[in-house]
Amino acid sequence: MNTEEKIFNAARTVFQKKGFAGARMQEIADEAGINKAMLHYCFKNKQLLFEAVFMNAFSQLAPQINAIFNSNETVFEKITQFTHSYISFVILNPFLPPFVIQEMNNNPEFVKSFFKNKNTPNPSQLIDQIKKEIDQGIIKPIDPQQLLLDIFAMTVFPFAAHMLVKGILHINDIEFNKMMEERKTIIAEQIINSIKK
Amino acid sequence: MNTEEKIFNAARTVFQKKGFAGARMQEIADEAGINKAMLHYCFKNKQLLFEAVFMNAFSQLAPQINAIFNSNETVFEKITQFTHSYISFVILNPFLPPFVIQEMNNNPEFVKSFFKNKNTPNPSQLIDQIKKEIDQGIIKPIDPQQLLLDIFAMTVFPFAAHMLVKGILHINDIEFNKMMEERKTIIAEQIINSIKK
DNA sequence: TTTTGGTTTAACCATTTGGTTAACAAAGGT
DNA sequence: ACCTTTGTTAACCAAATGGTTAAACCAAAA
Repeated sequence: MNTEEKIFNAARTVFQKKGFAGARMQEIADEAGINKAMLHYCFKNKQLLFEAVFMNAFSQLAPQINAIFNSNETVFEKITQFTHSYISFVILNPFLPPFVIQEMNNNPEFVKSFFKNKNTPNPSQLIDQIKKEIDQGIIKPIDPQQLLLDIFAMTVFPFAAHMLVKGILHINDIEFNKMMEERKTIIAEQIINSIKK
Repeated sequence: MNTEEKIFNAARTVFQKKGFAGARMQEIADEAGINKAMLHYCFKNKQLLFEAVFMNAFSQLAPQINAIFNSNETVFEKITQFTHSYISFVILNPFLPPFVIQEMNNNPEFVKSFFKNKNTPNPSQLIDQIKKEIDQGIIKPIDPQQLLLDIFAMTVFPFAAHMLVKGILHINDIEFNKMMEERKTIIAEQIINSIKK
């Protein structure tokens, strides 16, 4: 692993744990086991290092999501695939959703340019498909955007609000992970059940 | 409005916008229109000022939630009441959910002591009620905790991930708020529909 | 072997930041 | 009037923080 990779991985760890404002360049350097000056040698400054990490985090999710959204499957099948593969992925990267959500809320300007320029999840094709299946009488008449929001909410929220959920439900990490494993199949059934005619 | 209130309101504004790490004491003082030394005179230090704001934010939500969770209504009625009144409240306080979730994720130790000592949302009674209604054949057999999580997710997520949602669905603030208004009634129907026998 | 180019580091710097101090003013009680 | 308490401020301070620099290091080219 070369120095740039070491820095990047360290930065990802620290940024995801502390957020942009809470992260310290020195801490990233220590985590990477290199001199702080190397951070600036490789990534110019904190903002650019952060953006590199953020873009990477987001770009891990986007293609995976779009691949499912834009496939040739039915809506029901897409819901099943999305929930299952998203949760599987996020169980392995639990810091990703809170990180992305937090930083998007904290940097509205950055977000705007981000969604204009970058490869982001795009559900427009899936929305059209939902409308079509509603017309065909497969799905109950609902607002496709609300359905999309429901799917994201059921899938992402437990990870985004990790600590809150554990606190309110009085469960520990092990129980939490068990719940998430079950959620892989439960959610899709639940959603499909509520919209199929 | 006395000085302490001025400081508190300013602190709430700044903390909710920037988070604990991103907030600056000077900025809070400016927002309050008073000298920075007054912050320390009234609230000792940043951590305590933050905790005052956080506790207050949380304590606005908790009683409202518990009142619904622990009433004598049916589960279906509670779901309807909760989603409606929570969304109504949060439309008026849109910074609350991201703030609470973010800071809980960033301060795990603080959260632990927090949930031990303070008046927090407690769904244990509602969970028992759900089990009972499952036994009575009113509700399909499901894990009550998962149902709870679903309700929170559908309700809280759009606000917690405000910016992300707007970005992915390509909607502006006005459309977002319209969606949330509709959600007040949609969600409960959706959830009830998926669990009623 | 020497040179050269990128790589890495210790030391340093300017600014920011949370927090303190000491003086001052206003109010209240005696 | 006089003292005490409370509220308020400008000036200050030490530590932390993002960023810079100049020198050292080192492998490969000449």
